[in-house]
Amino acid sequence: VEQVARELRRRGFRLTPQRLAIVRALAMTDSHPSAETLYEELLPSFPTMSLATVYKTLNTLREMGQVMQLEFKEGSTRYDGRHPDSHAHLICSACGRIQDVEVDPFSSEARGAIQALGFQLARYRFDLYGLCQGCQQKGASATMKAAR
Amino acid sequence: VEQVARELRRRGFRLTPQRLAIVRALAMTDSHPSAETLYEELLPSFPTMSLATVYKTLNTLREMGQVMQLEFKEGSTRYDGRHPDSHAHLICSACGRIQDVEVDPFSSEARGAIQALGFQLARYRFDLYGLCQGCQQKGASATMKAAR
DNA sequence: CTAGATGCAAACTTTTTGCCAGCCA
DNA sequence: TGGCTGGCAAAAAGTTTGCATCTAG
Repeated sequence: VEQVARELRRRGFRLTPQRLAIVRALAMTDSHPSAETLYEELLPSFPTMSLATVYKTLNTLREMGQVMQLEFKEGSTRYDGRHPDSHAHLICSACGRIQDVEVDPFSSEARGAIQALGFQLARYRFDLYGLCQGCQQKGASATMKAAR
Repeated sequence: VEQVARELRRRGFRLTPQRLAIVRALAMTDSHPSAETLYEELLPSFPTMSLATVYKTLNTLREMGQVMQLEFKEGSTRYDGRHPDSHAHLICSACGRIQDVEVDPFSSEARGAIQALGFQLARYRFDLYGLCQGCQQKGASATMKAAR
């Protein structure tokens, strides 16, 4: 949070209460919230907060490289304020949870293929869809119940 | 095209001229078109074609697993009718071109990490952003011109 | 024939923009 | 004080839906 605040100042942006609240909220969660979710979360403490402000702030932070933006078609765009660099995501198709994968995902074949095509890689987005451990168990018991 | 047509019939869908045209257009291009692009492409040959029909057909094909849908926030959703299975994409940030990468992108570490978390992988989306070979060259000459 | 598809327009969702008042530096 | 910001409402962009008409099978 400190670091983002400093960076905002350094770039000539004002450190308003709203911006600070959004930065804090992003830093406190692992849950990759959407703009709407953030807005609802902040509304109790900032009754005058508007969705437009959330969007504007998120866009500012993204341009600063402080958050990573993840677009989905199901539901809306989600934001990751803790890992602004490229990394892989595990996305549960049942509960919508997004977990981060910390290891380098690239196979050496893939790196080779990219290089062979002369492509200059800047960043990537790697989303893995499937079932998280919890939903597999829930699904299994649901199936069993249905079978009776 | 044949195969998709058969599959449509088998599932009890009608093989309308509009559907056929969309399937053909998708099969003929490597360029991952958007719904809008497809619509404009087909309009000359099907003056009555409507955007809604394109969307409906694309959704049908997606549900059949015959096209892969790629959502982006810049511009719109794009469709891949030639490689309906998961694979990596090289996306040029300058010209917007999307190339397919055919090799398996996963590192063994990544597979290990996913397994360790108990995640059951169904499909993935791997988008690599950067500059394609052509745009790197254009960029280089543009820079040189600017330097003079 | 007739269930299912098309085409039009209107609805919907998500995100962005214009504008003025207000506040931070 | 003076320009950046926040908040509101309205616009924009992309996609979906309702419904009357039409058509493939």
